[in-house]
Amino acid sequence: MSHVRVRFAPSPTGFFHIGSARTALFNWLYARHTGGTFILRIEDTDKERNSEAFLNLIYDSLGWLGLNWDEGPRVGTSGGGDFGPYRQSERSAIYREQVDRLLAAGRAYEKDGAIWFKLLGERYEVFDDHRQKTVTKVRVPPVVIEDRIRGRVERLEDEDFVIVRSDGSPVFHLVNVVDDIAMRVTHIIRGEDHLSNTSKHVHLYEGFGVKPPEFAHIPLILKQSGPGKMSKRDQGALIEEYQRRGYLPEALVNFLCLLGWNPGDDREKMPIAEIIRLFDLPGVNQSNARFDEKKLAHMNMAYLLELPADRFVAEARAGFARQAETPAARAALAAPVEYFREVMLLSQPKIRGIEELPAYTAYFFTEDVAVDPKVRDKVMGKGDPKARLRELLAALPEMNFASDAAIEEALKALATRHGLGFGDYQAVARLAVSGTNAGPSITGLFRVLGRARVQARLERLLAA
RNA sequence: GUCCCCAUCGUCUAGCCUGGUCCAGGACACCACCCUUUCACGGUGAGAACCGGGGUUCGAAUCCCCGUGGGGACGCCA
Repeated sequence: MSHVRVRFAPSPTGFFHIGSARTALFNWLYARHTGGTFILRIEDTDKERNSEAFLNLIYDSLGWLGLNWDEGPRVGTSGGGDFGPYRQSERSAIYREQVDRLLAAGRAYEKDGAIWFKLLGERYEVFDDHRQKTVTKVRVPPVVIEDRIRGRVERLEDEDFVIVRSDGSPVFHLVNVVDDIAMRVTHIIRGEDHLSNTSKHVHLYEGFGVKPPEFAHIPLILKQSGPGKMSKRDQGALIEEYQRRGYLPEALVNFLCLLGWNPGDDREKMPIAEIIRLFDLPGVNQSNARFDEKKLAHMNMAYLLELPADRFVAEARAGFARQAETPAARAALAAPVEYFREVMLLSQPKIRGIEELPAYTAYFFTEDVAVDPKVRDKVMGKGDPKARLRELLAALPEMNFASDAAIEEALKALATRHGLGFGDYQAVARLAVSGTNAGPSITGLFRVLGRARVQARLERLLAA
């Protein structure tokens, strides 16, 4: 097969959402799988709804997800190319030229100040119930689309349609086809919502005397609950939200791949190189998929667990920085970097997401430890916790804080000396140092907090 | 309303093309138990699906038809 050229063609008219990201991802994967070219084209012909902020969001989100483009607007290390400009707002002259060609060839005409594409065939009038008006139809054979995912699809396109608005601006169908021809796009991979537009596009290709590219219409992502496809307003729909919550882009990408595609076996968590190796159009499903935030969260946790220490600490710090206005985050960021690092690494195997970190680790960075009253009542109401505290305090000066193993040994020795178990000290010590009953191992807690903090907190609880 | 697409556990899906190896496998979620020094992770197990009806066939989750359900499109939006 000749060199594959695919494109992702978003319009900067709204937030960048999960559905767009997956369309971009499938195009990117196909390009990377085939050694082809991934083009980013900005479809900003809707002057009313365009915004520079949304445009930057597209660049940011693609960049964050790691979906670098080979051709397109130049941003960071992505972009460039010989078929630009890649923003449709800068290609007006090209569209005007192509419309003139259609006009000259008799395949377009002017009506009501707009320019219409002319279908070839006998015309007749019919009343359209849905639109409540009489429309002119044309007798044409149905368009046959050999879709790489759907198979053979037939659709009748029997009305002329507008390609240039009366204000002179070109319409989506026109610019889409003109640019795909000009940019030598070989495969159009897009959402199934475009399947019904494809008949218009095929007519346009024929109008230009060009063989249409391959089409591949991917299934849609449905909202988590309730009817309909996912939209920008739905819970969990926005890419920037995951970015802000500290999700790992590789986890989101892995999850997104599995929405409508699978490697053909049971594997789910896969390195991107493996996904690229296995991804192909025939492996894409035909049915729509419902978005599941919980499964995404699980995938994210699995990636978090395996993250190398340096990267985890960096992600954690970024997460705190995003909440820098809260006292807890400010205190953590002000702490010595080595201490911050130790706290984060202690928490890494325990948390489900970066966003949990500030609350999960708050007591490491303040002496004003919040105490969970229910936990306090439960722990303090069982056995003789104050006696245990006194015994801990007595043993503390001699305790070796060098390692978790040393601390564990010391605590076990203490318990044995008093004819008790590890657990008899664990609960009350944890309450004293953290104010709660959940968290990293008590030995890790002692080691990272250090003798002085532990002593102060044990004493405080004893005095309470 | 018209046209187009789709249909396996609650959800994502394997199996379907090339019918028997499927009283349907995995994952998320839920529940139970185990592990354990709390909380997680992990482990084991349970419950949970071939939308309905016709056909074809010795045999259908797999092929065909009709229903039904879901989704999409029907703009001088993209």
